[in-house]
Amino acid sequence: MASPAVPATGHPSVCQAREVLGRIGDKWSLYVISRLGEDTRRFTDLKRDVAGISQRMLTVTLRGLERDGIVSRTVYPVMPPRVEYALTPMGRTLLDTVGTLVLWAEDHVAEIDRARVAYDGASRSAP
Amino acid sequence: MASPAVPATGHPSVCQAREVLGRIGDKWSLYVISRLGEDTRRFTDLKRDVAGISQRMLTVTLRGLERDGIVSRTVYPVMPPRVEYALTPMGRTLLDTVGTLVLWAEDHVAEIDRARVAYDGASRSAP
DNA sequence: CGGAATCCGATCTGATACTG
DNA sequence: CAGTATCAGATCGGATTCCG
Repeated sequence: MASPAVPATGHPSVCQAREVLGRIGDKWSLYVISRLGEDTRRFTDLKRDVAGISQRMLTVTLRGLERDGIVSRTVYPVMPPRVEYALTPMGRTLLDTVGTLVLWAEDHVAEIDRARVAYDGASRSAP
Repeated sequence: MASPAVPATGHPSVCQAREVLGRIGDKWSLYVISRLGEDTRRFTDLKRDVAGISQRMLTVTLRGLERDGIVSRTVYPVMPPRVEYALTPMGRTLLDTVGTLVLWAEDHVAEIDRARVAYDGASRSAP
């Protein structure tokens, strides 16, 4: 399989803190968690709210978060399909921290931008 | 160039919150920031403290954090070389949140592990 | 609507070797 | 000690197509 929705780690039941950080630290996971908040959202809602995410990455991200027990997925067997996502109790314990991190990123875009320009400028003139 | 230490984004001065989240959400960045804490650390100290990081990834991670103004790098022109890393004032504003996230990951490894086993078991028996 | 499957170029990363 | 350079294998992620 080339791109499984939820890539097997190969060895069940031996995950490390590093793997967990890889999941929740992922930029899309951070956005999805922060956008879910306390509410229940549908796939298309999330796709609209998380600016720039592709359908594929939203699917992959949600599957990963679901597998890790951070997000719950509820399917209503109707046509057209209706699927609702929400944070699990464990996921809700992440909300404050993740929200803070996302806000920090948004608040520091300009400052980081200046730092990058300064760094790139210095390294171009240094040699 | 195949693997530049700090890959140019191509367009200076137009970074997005998503890029910033990509940097600070990176699992190695999270670890490095949390291990730096309030102290000044040397390259080898960090390599020892951040379990499992390769020399290359530590270099790449530190360069990225430096470029973004989150980490400062001080070189002492002696032999053997002595280089010290520390959080900048901006980086220090991240410390609490990042520390919380890393702790969360460490605290929830077991619970996430159980969730993965349950998820994988259910999807194997479902079809 | 909410996906799954596939293709495929871009990116990442570890291993290895070399250096001031 | 603290890197840089290079390469090959692994992974990521967008675009596209198809489906119930």
